[in-house]
Amino acid sequence: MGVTKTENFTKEQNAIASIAKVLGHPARIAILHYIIKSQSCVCGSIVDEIGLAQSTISQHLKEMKRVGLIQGRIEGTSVCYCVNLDTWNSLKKQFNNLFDSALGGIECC
Amino acid sequence: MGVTKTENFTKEQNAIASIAKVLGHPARIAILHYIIKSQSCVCGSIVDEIGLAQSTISQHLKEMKRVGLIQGRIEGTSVCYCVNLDTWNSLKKQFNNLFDSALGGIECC
DNA sequence: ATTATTAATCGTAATATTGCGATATAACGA
DNA sequence: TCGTTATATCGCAATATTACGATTAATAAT
Repeated sequence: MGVTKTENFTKEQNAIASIAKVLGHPARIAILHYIIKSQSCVCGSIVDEIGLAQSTISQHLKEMKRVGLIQGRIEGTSVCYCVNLDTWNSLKKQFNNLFDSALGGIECC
Repeated sequence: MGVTKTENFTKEQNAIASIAKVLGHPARIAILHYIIKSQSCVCGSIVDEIGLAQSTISQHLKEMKRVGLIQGRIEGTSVCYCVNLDTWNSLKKQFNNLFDSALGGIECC
């Protein structure tokens, strides 16, 4: 009834799904694009860049921090966000494992 | 409120997010794993493999068909599902673009 | 000290998702 | 034809997500 049955699936399946879920919102993709593009840490302008309320952006950032996609560091009154390269690389590996597992498969339909 | 503001984002951002969203549920990852593992098209046993009701599995399959991750073909009374390699490859490319865009970036936090 | 700036958190409303049972549909076999 | 099997769809309840405004917290500037 509306609750995902986590216990039915493997740890790996839950892990990749939980990261994919976080990537599954255009605002978060846009935030990532922006953070990556503006390589410096001047990231207080995300709210201006993306047309959403400050509290909404803050929530999205929190989610992405929670799964380790990004990290933040306080700098005076503002906070600098950037991609967490460790998570990022392991993520890339995980997704490619998934993608490559299908190749060589028969497309039978 | 509670409505994703699709119009704030680029077509590309919405596209990758919408696929990631579909991947963002462990049941769907498990279904994909199973379809890939059992390369043949004998895919009617997904319900047995994964501990969810038949109607629930059917919905998940529908979602994955909607975004083109898989395709199904009727075979007598049963339906054969398999990965859509075209979508699959373009997906791999899209994700790798995202992942690679961050590499070479400064981890400044 | 007071005020401004920045970001996080809280409370809440609107909407979406997940999952199930029941029912419908469709093809096969006896 | 009638029953069986396999899948899809409908309707609903429980829960999760998204977004916002208001408030709080913390630092910086005056």
